[in-house]
Amino acid sequence: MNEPDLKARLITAAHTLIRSGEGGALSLRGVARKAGVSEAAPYTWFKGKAELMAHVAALGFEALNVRLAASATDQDAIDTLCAMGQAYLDFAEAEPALYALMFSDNAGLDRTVPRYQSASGACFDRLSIAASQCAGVEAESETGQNAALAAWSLVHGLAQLSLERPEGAFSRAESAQWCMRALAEGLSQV
Amino acid sequence: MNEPDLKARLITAAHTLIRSGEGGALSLRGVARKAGVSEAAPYTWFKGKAELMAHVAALGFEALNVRLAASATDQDAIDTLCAMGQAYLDFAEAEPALYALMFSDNAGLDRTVPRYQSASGACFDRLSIAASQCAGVEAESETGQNAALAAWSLVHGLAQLSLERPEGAFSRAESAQWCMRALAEGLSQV
DNA sequence: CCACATGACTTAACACCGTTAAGTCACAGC
DNA sequence: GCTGTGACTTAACGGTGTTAAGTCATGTGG
Repeated sequence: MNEPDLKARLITAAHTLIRSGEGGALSLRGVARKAGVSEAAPYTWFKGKAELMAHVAALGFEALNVRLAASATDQDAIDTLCAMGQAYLDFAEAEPALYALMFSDNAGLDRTVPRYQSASGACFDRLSIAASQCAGVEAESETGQNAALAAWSLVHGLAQLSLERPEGAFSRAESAQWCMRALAEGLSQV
Repeated sequence: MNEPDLKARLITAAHTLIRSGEGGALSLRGVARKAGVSEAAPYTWFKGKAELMAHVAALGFEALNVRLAASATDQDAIDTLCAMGQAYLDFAEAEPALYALMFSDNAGLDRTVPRYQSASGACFDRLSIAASQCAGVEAESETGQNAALAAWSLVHGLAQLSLERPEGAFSRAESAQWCMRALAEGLSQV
């Protein structure tokens, strides 16, 4: 069973497993079973579970990046930032388990994997640009970095809270839009 | 070993274990060992691990509530909200493992435990009041709820990001203050 | 052409984990 | 005094991540 590249096959197996949801955290053994190899086979290609997870998380960031890119139209800067935030929240709602993995607490994810770093960095840069334009500064400036941090934090916090309270303690779409607009207006008046 | 109340002893054992950090997630068996009872003893007092964890998380929210209360001085509404956010971030930095448990993804925490609900609700209410005063509205109004959501999300996102990137990709204190001020100004001009 | 080394993968095991069933045992109530 | 209840222990089940040892094909040097 030395087909095309077990490493890639394991990553996609883990990806499809986590996207199919079904609750519980995915296990390395389960991924190996799904890929049709023995339990120890993944250790040929990954240092451990954390490294595989980082690759899956990178896949998630790459998908998120696509959504963010698609949401950026040539509107007003504030509208653009709001649309981007909405795309972010849509992604978190569409793939809750994958999103949770992408931002899972320090254990369980090897953040030193290059693919993870570049994929997550690309997403942050995209938000950074939109937030900086709201504040009317360069993305590289200190104000731009702070604006990016604020936008990222707000949208990440909204996603986290909406996932934790799934029954919708707040009506997600409108409230989230309201929050992002409030921040965007605040940024545009610094 | 039927000392004073094994239930309370298990909760405090788990609390001290998680506060002592040492990385890995705490195990029910470890808590039982720390409390000096057998591995199955906790099941006399809790439905399972998730219920114990909810009690520990409640302990965390109660501590957070104390910090938030201490930070609320009779300053300007914007300054008050910023001070509260800072207190929130200080807590997350002081007890990262406990904070991570309090907001751990849906698995592993039984959020229906009354003590958890009341403790976390008290914290949210406190932030809600401060945020509403920034926006100049009643806390019960829809705008007040949205303002509270925005403030909570921003500060929660900041905490999450600062825990994920411990080496400090951003200088926490000043950047966080900048972000909260931007939002507070935005809220005060809705 | 064949011995051999390498590396991918399997098998088996270790030490954990959460949870449950069965058993023990002190103590309250009749 | 007997009985029953409830707190706790012991032992087990199935699961996990990880590692050591073994197998086996493949490609390479002699």
